[in-house]
Amino acid sequence: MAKTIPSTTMIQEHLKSLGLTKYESLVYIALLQVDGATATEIHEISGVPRASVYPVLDKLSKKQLVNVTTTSPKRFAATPPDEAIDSLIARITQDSTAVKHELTTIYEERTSMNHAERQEMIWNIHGSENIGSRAVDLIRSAESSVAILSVTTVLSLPIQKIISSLGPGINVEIATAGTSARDDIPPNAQELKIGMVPHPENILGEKQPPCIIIVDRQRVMAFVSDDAEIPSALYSESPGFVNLFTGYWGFVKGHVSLP
Amino acid sequence: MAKTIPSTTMIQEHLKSLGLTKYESLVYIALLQVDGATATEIHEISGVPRASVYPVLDKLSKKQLVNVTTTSPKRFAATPPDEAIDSLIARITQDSTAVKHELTTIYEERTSMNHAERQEMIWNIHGSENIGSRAVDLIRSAESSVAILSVTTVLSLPIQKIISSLGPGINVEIATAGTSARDDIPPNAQELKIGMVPHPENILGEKQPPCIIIVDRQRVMAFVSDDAEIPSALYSESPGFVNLFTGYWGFVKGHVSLP
DNA sequence: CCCCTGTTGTTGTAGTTGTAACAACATTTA
DNA sequence: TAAATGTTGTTACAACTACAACAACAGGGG
Repeated sequence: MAKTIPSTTMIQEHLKSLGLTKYESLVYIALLQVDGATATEIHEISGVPRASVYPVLDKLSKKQLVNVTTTSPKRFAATPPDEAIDSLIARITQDSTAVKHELTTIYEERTSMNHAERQEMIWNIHGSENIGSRAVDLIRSAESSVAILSVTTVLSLPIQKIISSLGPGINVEIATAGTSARDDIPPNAQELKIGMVPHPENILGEKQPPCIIIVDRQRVMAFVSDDAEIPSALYSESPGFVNLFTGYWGFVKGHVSLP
Repeated sequence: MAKTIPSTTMIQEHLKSLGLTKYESLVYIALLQVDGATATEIHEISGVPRASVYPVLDKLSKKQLVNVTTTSPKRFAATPPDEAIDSLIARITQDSTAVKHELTTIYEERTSMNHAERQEMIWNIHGSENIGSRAVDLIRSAESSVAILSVTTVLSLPIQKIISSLGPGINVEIATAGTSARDDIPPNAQELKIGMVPHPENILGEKQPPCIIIVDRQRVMAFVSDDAEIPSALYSESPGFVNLFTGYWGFVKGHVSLP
């Protein structure tokens, strides 16, 4: 019965991540369409079994998503979506800041002591989303220098943004193919146009044009694009691993075509 | 085994509202304490069955809460709590703004047509949290006047704040007992000190000192403190209901003790 | 009386939780 | 070298919980 202009199932998915169950979503959506209804009316509109409507309305009422009358039979109305969702998010962010403090307590307690094991490891990151956010975090942590080898890969918008926001004391270099005009190089970065690409696929054994980020000559992130369908990247603070890429970077700089 | 400085179960509750299961919470908390561990080590620290550790780590990895090495055996490390939780919230708020648009589409579609039924209803609101947030919303919606009868009840901080932020064209009056100094009256509100309280408990049949909010002489919210342990309030746009309270308000103003 | 409201209890189902077993590999021991 | 031992990663499956769906029933008003 329910009209599905913006796909009801899609909305349910999103509301689930805000802590609502399928029925809670259906009932709330139904109430948005009718401006006050009794339990049976809600049942008819939403398709939710009538008996299940009552406990669901209870929970929605506690979450401040619906209002109730004292009349008999009771009538229910949805609170406006803006207000309702803000209320949900408020509770979530409230919990999140609380738990953030609790977790950082545990975390800080350890990081104050250990500081040696981790840096010899090579970590890998799956999924383009994760790779993107980790890259941004990595660049943000820069204290002296950022070197990016981005021959043909175009820098994503968040990365351009975080580079632009770096302090003037940080030296940013970006190596590109230099054959075509690029508009993804932030103004505070120095573009190194490499006339001839030194066939990085032979070095890494990869087909895809690689992208490497070296920060402070101490931390490296390299995209390896895992052959499989899911993209993948490596990250390490291991001196040996870092040296490999700083060396490669020096080699690349030797091929800069001066203007 | 796990150290519980800020109560592990409490953290689990909070992480659950961010979309993590019990196991996911336990594994993540365990990883925060050790700076890189193998699956079996994680099993030992967290208490989660070893076989269950692997799928859980998969999910955590997809949510960008842990990093993985390519070594054998695989090693896992937690991403710092700050970063991790921000990442979780980012996804939630992203979903929320999306769903907000979808829902307001449905909502606006109706509110443009119907505009009559709802205002005869008397709604009630349960729980002090809900009452507070609804009161703030109500006051924010004021276009010409706000009248608050708050004889002994002290205005909450959010309410003071929203009153202060009202435009100068809106007339704000607050009736108080006037016997003791009150520091909860915002500067843009006019305080009406009522020398003698006209025994509102007789009118409403309540023991508790009542608090009434009248906005634009069209919308009323009244606290009725439901006898039961859970506080309760009424809200209505019904003319009859509103008249009752505007009349009462006029009666109260007759008792203002002029300075 | 019948119809509707609101409540209770039962059953089915999906996802989480927990146990057990297995192949692959490395290390140790005889 | 061959057997014994231990670890890793995977799979299968039982137990449990929360949600979903339905049937039944007491009260209430026409």
